[in-house]
Amino acid sequence: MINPVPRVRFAPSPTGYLHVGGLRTALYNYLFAKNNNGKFILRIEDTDRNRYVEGAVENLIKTLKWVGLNYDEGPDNGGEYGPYYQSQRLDIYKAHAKILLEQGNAYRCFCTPERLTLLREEQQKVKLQGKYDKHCLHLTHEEVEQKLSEKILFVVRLNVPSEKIISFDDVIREHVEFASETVDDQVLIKSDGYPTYHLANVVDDHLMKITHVIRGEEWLSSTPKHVLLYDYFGWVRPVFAHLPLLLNADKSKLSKRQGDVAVEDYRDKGFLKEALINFVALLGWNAGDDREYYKLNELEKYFSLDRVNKSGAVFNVEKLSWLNFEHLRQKPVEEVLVLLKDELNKSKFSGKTYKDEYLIQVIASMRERVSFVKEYIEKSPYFFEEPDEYDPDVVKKRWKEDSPILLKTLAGSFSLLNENASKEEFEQALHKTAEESNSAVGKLIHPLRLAVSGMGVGPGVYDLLVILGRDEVIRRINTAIEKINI
RNA sequence: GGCGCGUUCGUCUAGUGGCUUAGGACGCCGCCCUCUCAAGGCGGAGAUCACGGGUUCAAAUCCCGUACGCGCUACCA
Repeated sequence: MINPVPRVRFAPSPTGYLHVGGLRTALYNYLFAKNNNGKFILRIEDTDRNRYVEGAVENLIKTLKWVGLNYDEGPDNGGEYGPYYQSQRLDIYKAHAKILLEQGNAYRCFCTPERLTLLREEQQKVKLQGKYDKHCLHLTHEEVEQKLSEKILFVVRLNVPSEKIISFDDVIREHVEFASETVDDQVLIKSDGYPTYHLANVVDDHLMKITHVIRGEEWLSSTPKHVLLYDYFGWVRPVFAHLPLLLNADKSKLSKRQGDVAVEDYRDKGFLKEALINFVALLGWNAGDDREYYKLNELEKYFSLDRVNKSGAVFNVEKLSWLNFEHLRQKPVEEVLVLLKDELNKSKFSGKTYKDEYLIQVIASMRERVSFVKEYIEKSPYFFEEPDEYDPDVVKKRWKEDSPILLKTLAGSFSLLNENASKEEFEQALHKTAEESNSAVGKLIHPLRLAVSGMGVGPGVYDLLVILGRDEVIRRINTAIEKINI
């Protein structure tokens, strides 16, 4: 086999949502495939019946599609190495377990859960490593047949040799070694006939011609078991790459208890898929330069496994937010427009309609002031309804005794402008009013902003005027004069 | 407890023996710009490169030890 097409896989167990750590693993697999003209496969590791969650797979696929990590083969789009659900491959695992059984590289274990618990407790008491004692390995052929005919439940265990060094190479960790004494006789087939991850993953990876196993570091400790299986079957081992973990602020493995871990949570909070991808890509990888802003297609170009870090990375939402800001700023207006309309439909303004042309102006004026689409509404509600209150602090600071009369004059001079007066025309009118009333422009600008928006912050005041339009501006000025009392 | 992996500013990281008085980014602080807020520009605080030994003319970079952290230790993945 010379230069086979690289084939990698993302193999999540369907727990109900896509974990951000899973997203990172999926992304690195995807990027590796793209970068090497390889194939990216999605395989569902649903061999634990106790953990079955209704709709989990559908949700997982939906989320993966949302972020744009399209796979070449998978449960819903087929491929020549299916099925891609492990629960549909039970016969394959059984057949392979049988081979191991015949070789003597696996054996049936009839021990009861009670005995195993007892064993573990005893080992713990003497501070010994918790490990199966190979009790059932020494059963005679007759004893096994006897128990089989009695229909006693059994599992199939991996027969780990003694006094061997099990070693393998890892792209990220380099050479790793384990003494076989420290490796447990792992259960390969459970008593319900389902395989464990260890067997299923090795069999499938081989059958699906996976060339590179890129997965989280939590699997490093069980890799010797997998390596043993490859060797027992006489199969070529894939290249292993164990990714550093994503961490909570306290450096423990990223978990639900300490904040959001589901990609869906971040999506619902308004994070863009572009930002999420960019952020997660940088958690454990960089191109060796100072670049931090990437689009997915650029990551595809630059990503390489050998630039992946060894140590875990804390998931820092503040930096994610900054990237969200950056990506939102780069997004074409038409796309932001669609997102903004969605957001409006979810807001209290859902009953109202706004012209695209109007919303585009709003977007342009607020671009540099928002990190999230919903902030267009939160930070500048005055574009969607007239202010119903005026920020008291700003009133205190900017609304002077002469403000009503000045604004009245200003409204008068605005009324002489065109209905679609330009920024310059508004500016000229304001300056002229200031001059004629012998007042500084600031004495007009600040109360004007307050009157028109109810706030003290926002886009340039003339932008505000143009977007709202002459008539609306005049109306708001009059309302403010009535409502603001000092 | 055992085994494995890791350890550079608060966080993400650059660094692969001399270019390093350890660089960038987020966040924080200040100044400039300015009608406000942002954006932008400039600057600042912030890392005795976990610690201790070696190797070397020279170490964040190589080796050994220690400490600490994390992961695994299920008929879960």
